[in-house]
Amino acid sequence: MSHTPLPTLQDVADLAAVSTATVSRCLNNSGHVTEKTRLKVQQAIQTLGYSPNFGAQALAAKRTNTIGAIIPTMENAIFARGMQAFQETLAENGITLIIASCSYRPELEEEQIRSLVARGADALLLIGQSRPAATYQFLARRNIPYVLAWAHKKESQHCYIGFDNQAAAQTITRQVLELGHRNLGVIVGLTQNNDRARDRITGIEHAIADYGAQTAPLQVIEAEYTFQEGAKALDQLLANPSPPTAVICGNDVLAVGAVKRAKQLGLAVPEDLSITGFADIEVSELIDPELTTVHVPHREMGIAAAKSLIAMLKTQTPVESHLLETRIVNRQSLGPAKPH
Amino acid sequence: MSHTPLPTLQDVADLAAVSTATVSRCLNNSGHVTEKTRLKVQQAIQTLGYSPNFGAQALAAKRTNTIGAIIPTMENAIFARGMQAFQETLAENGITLIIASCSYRPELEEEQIRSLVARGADALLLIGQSRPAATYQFLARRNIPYVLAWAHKKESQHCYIGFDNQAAAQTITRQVLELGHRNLGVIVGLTQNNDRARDRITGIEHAIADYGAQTAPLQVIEAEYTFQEGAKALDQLLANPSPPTAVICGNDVLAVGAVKRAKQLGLAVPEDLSITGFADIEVSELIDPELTTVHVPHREMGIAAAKSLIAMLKTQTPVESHLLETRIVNRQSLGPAKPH
DNA sequence: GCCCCGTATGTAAGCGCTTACATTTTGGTT
DNA sequence: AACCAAAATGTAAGCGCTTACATACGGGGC
Repeated sequence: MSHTPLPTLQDVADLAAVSTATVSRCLNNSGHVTEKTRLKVQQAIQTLGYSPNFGAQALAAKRTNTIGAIIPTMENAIFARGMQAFQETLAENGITLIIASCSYRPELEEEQIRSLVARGADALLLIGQSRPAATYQFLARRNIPYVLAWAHKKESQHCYIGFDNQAAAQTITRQVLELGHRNLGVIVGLTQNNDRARDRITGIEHAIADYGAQTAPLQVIEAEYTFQEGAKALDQLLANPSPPTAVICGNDVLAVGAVKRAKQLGLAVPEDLSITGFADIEVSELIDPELTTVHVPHREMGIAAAKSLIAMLKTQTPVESHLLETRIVNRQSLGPAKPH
Repeated sequence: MSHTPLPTLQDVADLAAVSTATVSRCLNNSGHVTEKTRLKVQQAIQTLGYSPNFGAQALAAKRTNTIGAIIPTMENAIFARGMQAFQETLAENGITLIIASCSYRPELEEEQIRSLVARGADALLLIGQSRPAATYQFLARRNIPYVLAWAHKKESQHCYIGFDNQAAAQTITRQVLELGHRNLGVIVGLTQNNDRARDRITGIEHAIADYGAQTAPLQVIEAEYTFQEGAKALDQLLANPSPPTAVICGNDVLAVGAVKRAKQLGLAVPEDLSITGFADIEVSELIDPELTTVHVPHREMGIAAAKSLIAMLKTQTPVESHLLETRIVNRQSLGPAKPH
C-alpha cells in the first residue's frame, strides 16, 4: 500500500514557474493575479492532480470552511429535510457540514459542541435554546458564531432561525376548539431538555385559556419520539373516565402513532376522535386518515440558517434572528366534535 | 468580538513545566509518561481550558481521525439507523464522522468523495459498488481505505459490509410464490446507478424462474423513493389487463405507498392484493396492514463498517468483507393467493 | 525619457502540532 | 559506589499552507 507522495503547493509553484504565494492566491481567488498566470497555475494543478492539504490550510488560515450542526437525532425525519437544505446551501458556498447527534441528552450535546469546535468548526447550528450558560460562554470565548434553529424568541441576544412554536401550537389548538371540542388531550415529546416541546404545551394551554372552555383538567402525556410511544400515550389518555374528543400532538410521529392506535381500538378518526400533528413530515400523508398538522418550512429554515451563518462568518458580526411562518395543513384527522 | 488567543500546547507545557513532546504524548496516550507527569499535564490542560488545534494536529500527524460517508440521501430512513450506529461506533473510538449525500447522482458522489478526501478524511464508507474505475483508482492513489456498505459481493477486491440483496429478494419472492401467487408485479427504486435495486430484481427473477410459474411477463416498475411514487407505480401495475395478485417492492417506502394506494382503490391487503417490502424501516409497522418485509440488520451493518474501517486504518491492510444475514419479517401484508 | 504609482509577484515567517533522535533520569545489579 | 539498560523526558525539525511585507514591473503624465 505504498505510494508516491502527494503533490504540494510547492510542486505546483515549481511546475508553473511562480511562487507559492501566487498559487495560493489563485486557489483562494484572492485577486491580484493576471489571467495569464492564473491559467498557467490552473494547468499545473491539473497535470499534477493537486489538491490542497486540509490541515495545512486550516493551520495557516485559521479557518476550516467547516460548519457543525448538532441535532437531537438523525434517526427520524424531523430534522432531515431541513438539514439536507442546510447542507446544500453550505456546499454551494464551499463549506462542509459536519453533523453530530446528541439523542436529546444535554451533556452529550455539550461534548459534541466541544468536539466539533476542537475539530475546527468555524460556526455551529444548534437546535433550540435550552443549554447551560457555560456552553454559550465557551462559544463566546472561542468566538464561534452560532444560530439556534427550530425555535424563535424575540428580544434575545441569540440568533434564532425558526418559527414560533408556541404561536403555532396555539393556532392549531384554537382551530380544534372552534370545531366544538371541549375536552382535549395532549401528547408531546419529552419536555426535559426540549424547549420546543414546552413552548408547544404553553401554546396549547393559552389557546384553551382564551376559550375558557376545557371541561376537565387538561391531560398532558409526554412520550418518546416513536410511533409506539404515541400509541401508548393515546391509551393513557383514553383510560380517563371522560376521555378527550380531540388529541393535540406535539409532533407528527406521535400523532401518527396515536391515529394508528385509535383505529386499532375501533375508533373512527376523526368522527370519534380528532388527532392533530406538528411538523408536517412525510408520514403525515401516509397514514389514513391523513394528518391535519402544522406545516413547518423545513427547507427554508435550513437555507436561512446556512445564509445567516455564512454572513456571520464573513462579517464577523452578529446577524438578526429570522422568524419563519408556519401554517396549518388541513387534511383529514381533525373534524368537528360530535354533538351530544 | 475580540478575545484572548487560545492556549497552545506550548502554554500547557510551560505551565506543567515539561516539554511539548511530553504534553503531546499525554494527549495521544502514546505511553512513556509517568503517572505523575501525566497528572501535572492534565492539570495544566484543565486550568488553561486547552484543546488541541485540529489543523496543526492533522498537519503534523498526517491524519485527521475523521471518516467520511457518502450516502445517497439523508432525507429518508433507509440509511439513518445504520449511519447512527456507524457514527456511535466511530465516536467510541475517537473518530468523527462526516456525512455527505449525493442524491443518487454518481457525478455528485465523485465530487463528494474528492471533497471529503481533500478535507482530510482518513477513510470512507460508500454505498454499493457501481462507480467508475477512476474513482477507485483515485482512492488507491491516495491510499484511502474504504468499505462498500449495504451490498455484498463474493470474491471481490473491495471490502463489502452488507447483505446479499439478490438472495434476500429471492427468498421473499419464493415465499410469495409458495403462497400460490403466480402473477407477480415488481416496484423498485431507480436502477440507474443503484446496484442494490438491480440485484433485488435479479433475485426476484431467479426465484420466479426456479418456480417456472409466472403466468404473464413480469412487470417491473421503477419509481423514485417516495410514498407517492410507490402509489403511482401500483396504479401502473394494476392498469394491466391481468393485474398481479402480489407486488414485491424493492423497499419499504414504495411498499407502504403501494399499500396505501391499494386501500384507496378499495382493494383489501392482503386478501385482494399482497404487497411486500424491503428494509424493515419504521414505517413498515405504521401502515395498516403492517408490512411483511425483509429485515436488514442496519445497526449491525453500521457497527461492522466502523470496525472494519478502524481496523484498516490501524493495520494499513485490507480487511475481509463481512456478510450479514437478512431475514423475513412476517407481518400482515402478504397472504395466500385467492383460489380461482 | 523620467518619475511615480498602482498592480503583480516573490520572500519568508510563522501557524501549533508530532515524532525521530538525543539526552537525562531511574533503579536494579554487581 | 559504580555501572548500565530501560524508561522518561527534552530538542528541534519539519508538516504544507497563508499572508504581511518587500520587490519588480508596467504604463501614464510631464
